[in-house]
Amino acid sequence: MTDVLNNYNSEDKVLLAVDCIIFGFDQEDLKILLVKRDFEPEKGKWSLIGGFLKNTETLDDAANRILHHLTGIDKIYMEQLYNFSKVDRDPAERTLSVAYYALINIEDHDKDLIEQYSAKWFSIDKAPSLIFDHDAMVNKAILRLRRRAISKPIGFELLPEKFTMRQLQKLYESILNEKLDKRNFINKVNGLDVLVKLEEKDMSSSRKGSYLYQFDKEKYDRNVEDGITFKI
Amino acid sequence: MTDVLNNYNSEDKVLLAVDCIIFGFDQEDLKILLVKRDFEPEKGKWSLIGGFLKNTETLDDAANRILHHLTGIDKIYMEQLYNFSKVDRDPAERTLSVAYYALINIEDHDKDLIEQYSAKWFSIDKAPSLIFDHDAMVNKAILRLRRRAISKPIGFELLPEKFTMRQLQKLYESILNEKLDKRNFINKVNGLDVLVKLEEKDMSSSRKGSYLYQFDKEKYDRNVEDGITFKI
DNA sequence: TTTTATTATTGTATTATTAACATTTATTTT
DNA sequence: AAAATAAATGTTAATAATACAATAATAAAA
Repeated sequence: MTDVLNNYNSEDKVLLAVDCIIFGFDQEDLKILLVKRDFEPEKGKWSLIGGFLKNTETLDDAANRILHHLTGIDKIYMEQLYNFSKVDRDPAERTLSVAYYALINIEDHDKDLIEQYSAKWFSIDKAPSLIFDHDAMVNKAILRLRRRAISKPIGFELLPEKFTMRQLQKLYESILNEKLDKRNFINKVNGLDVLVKLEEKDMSSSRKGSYLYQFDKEKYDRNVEDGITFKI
Repeated sequence: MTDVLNNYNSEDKVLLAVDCIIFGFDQEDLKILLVKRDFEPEKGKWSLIGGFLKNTETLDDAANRILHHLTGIDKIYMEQLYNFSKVDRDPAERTLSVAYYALINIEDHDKDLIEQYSAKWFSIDKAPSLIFDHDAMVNKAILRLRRRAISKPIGFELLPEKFTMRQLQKLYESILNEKLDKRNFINKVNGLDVLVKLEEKDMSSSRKGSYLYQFDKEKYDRNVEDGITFKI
């Protein structure tokens, strides 16, 4: 009984790392932002960006701090993912890691900062293998992103404010790792009733130009209240 | 930069609690197992069963240990749920909690043990309010269970090995908190092709008696390999 | 200025899935 | 023999998902 219901004295304390899988999208591929580790152990190897939880912070606070430090961006969409707790996962010292994943518009972040950190964007299928259990974290994050993106409008976090239907489709194709039918995709997205079609066109991709759209969060929130679900 | 990429010295360490939401089903209601806390703070109040992570354990190890201590059962279905990390969530000392939820056959556990712990089963809609942030943990666990139970065959963990269709339906009704149509439910379940219908009948609930079924894990695994998905 | 090349835009028919719905059967008790 | 009780069972209608191809707008090239 004393093992389970105990007073707090003499219990072990642990170091708690927060590691972040930062996703971006560059019109073609889903990418993650990795840093070259500049301290031991595993110095010089690629890893997720991370840091340690402070006693004055919640986990979300810590993740926000770490994300801000690397990207310069403030309100980044992020979600707590999973804990990784193998006893020897970090050879230097017993450390648990709380993985977070984050979605940013790849154009928004501070390029100088990521240079400072020797950070680099990698397409998820071309990323190098990472230290410790970070590969498992990335895999888990991809699966989570996949499940979320089809039922919550979080994909827009990865796009600029204005985007074309084709961009949106390419994004979902790269998240879901499958080709989608143009007409069915557009019909489905229009059916969701969360986009506003602008007058403006994007002329960069074709002679004809394609209309730009914007995500309308208020519309989405009203839909949620009315029990209308987002489902791609 | 030193805040994020650092060496390990001088980082804060924390106490890590593991708290378990243990679900059971008594033919009528979805229930959770709660313990009366016998130490300060909040002595005498109802809470989840919990314990502290040891340096020699993974989180899963700790959850298994805690679950075994209270129930006497060994291989309990469980899943890591979420971390709760408000700085003052435990007034005694900074403690993070990793919530796990677990599913057991309510008949299987050791009744003496739960008496020892002053533990008690409560229907989820009649449970007392709990210490700290444990209510939030329970709510999150219910939502997770709901999502999982419709896409993975975990509901069977809550039933005896042999069960009637009506029991299975009642279980899903209490998990999903909605009435389901008898015929549609049975058609759907039969369509999943993961149950074996036994010759035996359960005579306790009607004059006619109703056939008993068993979950066939091998069949389910083969279905998964063939890309056939479980979906209620 | 006409033609060509390129991408954007749009709708329908088919199939599959989900939802709604009521009667008959087996058995025990009266 | 009748009544009571819960179990077992199928069909139709509605909705959602999928498969599929032609036309429109425009700039560049001829």
